[in-house]
Amino acid sequence: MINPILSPVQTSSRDDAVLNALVDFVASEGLKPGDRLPTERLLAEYLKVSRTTVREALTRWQELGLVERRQGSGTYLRSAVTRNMLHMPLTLPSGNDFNSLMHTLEIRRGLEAEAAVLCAERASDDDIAFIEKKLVVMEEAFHARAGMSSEEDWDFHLAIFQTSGNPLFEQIIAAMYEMFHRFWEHPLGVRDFGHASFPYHRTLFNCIAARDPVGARAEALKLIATVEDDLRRGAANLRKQSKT
Amino acid sequence: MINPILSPVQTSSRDDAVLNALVDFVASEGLKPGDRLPTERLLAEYLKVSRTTVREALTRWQELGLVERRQGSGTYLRSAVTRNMLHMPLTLPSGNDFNSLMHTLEIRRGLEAEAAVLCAERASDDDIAFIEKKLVVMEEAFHARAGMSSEEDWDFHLAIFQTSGNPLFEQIIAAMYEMFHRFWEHPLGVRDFGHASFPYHRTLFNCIAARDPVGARAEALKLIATVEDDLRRGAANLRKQSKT
DNA sequence: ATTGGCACAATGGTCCAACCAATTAAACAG
DNA sequence: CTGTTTAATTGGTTGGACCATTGTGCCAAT
Repeated sequence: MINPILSPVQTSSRDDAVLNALVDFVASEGLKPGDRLPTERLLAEYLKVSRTTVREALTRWQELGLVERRQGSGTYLRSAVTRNMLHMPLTLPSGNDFNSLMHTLEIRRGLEAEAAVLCAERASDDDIAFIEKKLVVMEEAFHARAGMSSEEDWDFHLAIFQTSGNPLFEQIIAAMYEMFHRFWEHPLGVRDFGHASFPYHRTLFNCIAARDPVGARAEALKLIATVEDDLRRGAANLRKQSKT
Repeated sequence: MINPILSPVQTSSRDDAVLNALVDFVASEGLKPGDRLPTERLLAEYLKVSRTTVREALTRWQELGLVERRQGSGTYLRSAVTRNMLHMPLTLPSGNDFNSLMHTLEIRRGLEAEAAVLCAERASDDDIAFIEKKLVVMEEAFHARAGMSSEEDWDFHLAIFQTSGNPLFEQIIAAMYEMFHRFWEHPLGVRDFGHASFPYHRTLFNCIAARDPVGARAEALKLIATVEDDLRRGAANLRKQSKT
């Protein structure tokens, strides 16, 4: 490891320069997600680089999900961009098998417990009221549909992450959550998936409301444990089916 | 959400075809991380696409960290690649202020504890021997230089993450680690930064060697706590300096 | 025989100019 | 006003050329 002061990162490649310029442009124009970026040809002309270089830079942003390209239409911003962003490309080999899904839950186990602790430590009265509102919505949806609903469930957890005061929780867990649910909306024929986790949402909230970090961690762990259990049952179902 | 079995991935763009072919090639040749891939010109000729398309595909893999390109030398594999890899690129606004650094430690607190638990549960005798070797190297470096050394320290933790059996731990924590050390090689004049964490490396190892998940979690948490403490002292130093 | 420097080939990086394919919007016929 | 056709726009692809860096092997000086 080298002291960064002694080795100021040389900008080097042209791509980075293009992307930095693009960040500045987005900032100066106040562009938001959904807005259209200048065409590749315009950028090439304006930045005095070839269109190839512009395309290579945009390809990188596209791969990071920062930008979306539609042939014949244009290039559109998909998320906020800033200078000095830290990119963390997570790659899971064969993301749709049992082990990979369990891996995402192991990450969630560690992070959700920690987020619950911080939330319980830092929540203001307003925060708690907000979380409870999300909880009630989730519980109503549960009773209305006689089952867990991803949407409202996620909103509840989201409220906890945001109250933790650390934006990293939301982003990382959201990635895990998406990985998980990309293949498992009704995982492997387990109809009541998530059912078992229901009661722990309120017990978790109670601990947070009581500013009980230790209890909050315990309840969060129980909640994840039920999901892991559902996943195992799903895997067992799958094995049974494949035997038939 | 759609069941992937019902929506077989549409062949879509040429890039994906190139990357799929490349995965097969890597598999058939048995290439491992560090090995060199065919040159762009060869790939273009063999796959019957233009070199531009090959470059675009490789640019995407490079952005995901799967591959490294060295001008004048070649393109080298950096990690195992498989078909159906699941990519989840996160981009975080890179903060170098006190709060952002503390946020990375909060993530590490949750994940390192969890990784330690899984490591203690799953480590084979060979794994433990390997981890101990890394520990000894770190301890020797510590005594030789009279201080923590990032390199050997990281290797020790890395061995634990790898033994956990979940590749996500390494990837996520590595990102946190990089974010942290990008600005804090000798953080804010705290000369003995990391000193306090030293003894907990061995106590953590002892718990792992004894297959004691609960103890491993506790020691991992103590270790991170010392780093957090160092960070707070650094921030205090900074405030003192700015007053002068 | 070893070493140092030099020329040359190989490789990724950039550029250009054209054309293809999808989209969008304008022009047009009904 | 409506539906279709047409043209312009935009990202996607191609081929070829040249630049910048790296690695290698040759050769001369020591």
